[in-house]
Amino acid sequence: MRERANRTTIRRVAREAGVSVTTVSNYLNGRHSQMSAATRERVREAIERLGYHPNHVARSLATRRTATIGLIISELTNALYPPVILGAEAACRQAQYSLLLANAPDTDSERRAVELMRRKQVDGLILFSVSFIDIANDHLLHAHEEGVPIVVINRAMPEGAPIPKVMLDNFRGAYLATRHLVELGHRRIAHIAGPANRFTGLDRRAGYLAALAEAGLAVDPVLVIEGDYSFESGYQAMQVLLDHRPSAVFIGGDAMALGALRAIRDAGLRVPDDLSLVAFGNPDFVHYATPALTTVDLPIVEAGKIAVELLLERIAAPETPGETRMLEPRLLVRESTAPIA
Amino acid sequence: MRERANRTTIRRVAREAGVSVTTVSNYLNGRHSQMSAATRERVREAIERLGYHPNHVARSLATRRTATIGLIISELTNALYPPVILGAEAACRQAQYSLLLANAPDTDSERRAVELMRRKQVDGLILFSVSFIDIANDHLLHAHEEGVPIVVINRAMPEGAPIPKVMLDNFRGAYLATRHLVELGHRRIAHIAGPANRFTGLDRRAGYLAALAEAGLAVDPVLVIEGDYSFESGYQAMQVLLDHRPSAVFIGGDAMALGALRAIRDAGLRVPDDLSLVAFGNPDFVHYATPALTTVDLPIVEAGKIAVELLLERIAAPETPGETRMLEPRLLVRESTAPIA
DNA sequence: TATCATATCTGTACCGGTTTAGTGAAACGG
DNA sequence: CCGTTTCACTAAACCGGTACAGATATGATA
Repeated sequence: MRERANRTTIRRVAREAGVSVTTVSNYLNGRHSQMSAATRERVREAIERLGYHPNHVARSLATRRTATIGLIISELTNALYPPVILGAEAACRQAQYSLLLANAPDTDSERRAVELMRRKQVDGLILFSVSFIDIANDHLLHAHEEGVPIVVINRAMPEGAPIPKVMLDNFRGAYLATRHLVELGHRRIAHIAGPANRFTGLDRRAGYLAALAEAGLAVDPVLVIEGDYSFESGYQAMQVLLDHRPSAVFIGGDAMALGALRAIRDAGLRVPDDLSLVAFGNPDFVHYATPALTTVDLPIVEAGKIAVELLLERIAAPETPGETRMLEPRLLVRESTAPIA
Repeated sequence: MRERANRTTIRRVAREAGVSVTTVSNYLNGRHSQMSAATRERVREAIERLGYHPNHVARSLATRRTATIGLIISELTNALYPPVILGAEAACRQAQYSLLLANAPDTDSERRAVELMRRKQVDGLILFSVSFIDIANDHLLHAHEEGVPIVVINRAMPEGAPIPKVMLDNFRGAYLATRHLVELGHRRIAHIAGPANRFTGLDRRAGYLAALAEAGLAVDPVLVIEGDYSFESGYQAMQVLLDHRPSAVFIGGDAMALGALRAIRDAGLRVPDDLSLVAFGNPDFVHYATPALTTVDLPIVEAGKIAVELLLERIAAPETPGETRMLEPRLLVRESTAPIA
């Protein structure tokens, strides 16, 4: 392979065009106003002739801006994350920013990821977190203290924390799901809940309870079973529930919903004829089930996009206080829910 | 908010420790050998006292290495990409590299992404591509010419192109799937194929044909229908196929497989009692179907990991010729295949 | 005692951009 | 006609690291 060609720098371009480096720099940064048309043209030609492309690293060192934001995801294996990346990437690209991605399955690696990205001088950080209620936040508050713009998605933070949050309204989603079942005439509505150490689990459970209360329905404790978001836990929970004869079930997670569906089918029952089902989470995941599951669709692409927008605001105006943006879920009515027989 | 503290630089640390910047730099880069224990300790203390962290941007400018690689994905919406990111991210992190991610749905945005990443001085590029047989490669060959280390995953390139490839053995996977059906005693084995403008579609079809030929089975043209990888096309293809009474179907894509499953069920038939089914692609996607589908599992996480490893080799030794690494798929036998009745 | 090698440490020119302060000439105003 | 703006452009100091070419002290050798 050939020796890598001697890099063409801004000074080379300046010499080629017979102007100063400042002039070339001005040209590159669109400060065309203070330049004669003739000079502009000479610089343009020189750049073209040399095939010059400015070095972003050098620029970043001088400007202290990298036009890069860091996205740290605490569970890259969770099905929720791809849409977040999609939304964040699109918003970044539109704003001429790049996306530095890191996976951080535990608190320790999250700390390291934050540290590394700070050294890499990212202009801001987005954290998309697993929903543990007792997640550690000290390193984020510390980085924020030192002036690093941060936005979190789906993360429990202490009341009044100065860091902007993008949250998905789990309570509201669960409420909508349960109300839908109530409106179909169901009265024995069960719930397979997420774990109690996740705010997603707690909020969805609370939404379920609120909808029942609003409808004047008493809560039968045997109709609420806690799972761990896995297919298997949904399967097992549904097996138990079937003994208590609910006519509908609201399931607080998509994998659990597919597990529940399987348990129902293994018991020789049919959806929605014998039992109505509403799932929660990634709508694609349960779309191609048979029957297609009615589900609560969380606007996750949107969450990624909005997180980037909030972050860019922060980068432009660091003093902006920490707001919380709550995103509304939608109920997608498909084939797994029907009026009570 | 407070004024951002004046940055602590390597010169500050040097002054604090009473040594030269070179010495601090040596300390930071592990050249401890040429340093007395006492000096080492003084530098350590100074760094700690000032809370100093080196600026990677400045380092990158000086060394011409960013310890960052670019991952450009041509269809972030495809279900195959998350595992690739997962594998690539893990391999990067282990090698102390960072991952810059870009989505590039079309050739134009791919060109721009390559260009941007080159300006950002990434040490190398990985492209995970959609499988079109006529995809444009000129910009990659051009970048390679200029010394940018590149590795592609799942991309059609001209014979003898100097760019290393990581490929998934679609032919072999399809062969395994079809042979599995043959071994179960099936003789009328249908195929729902991917599009003819995708090498994944062509290779899987070829693998299917090879397995039939090996078993001495004639190919009935009506048993091969081309889909477009969508759920709907799988549904429609299966409706047509049902008229021709196959006893088994190998389906060259996971969404199409779920569509086919749906069509079978809508026709009042059962899997695997009336019809055996083998899918192809993301194993999770069809795992939670009822019944769980037998499928060909492509080692996609592995592909991301190996791509990074190949790339790092290239970065270390740029003259290494362009090899092709073919990854073996696995057949996961689940519930959708049974011996012929 | 002079000479040389070794170990430890330093001064400073880079890397390739941006930006501030300033220059000279032309245009302008009274 | 002369002082002041304005215009178009430039020189050089940064940004914060790395790394090369020495400098100095110490001990070994002749």
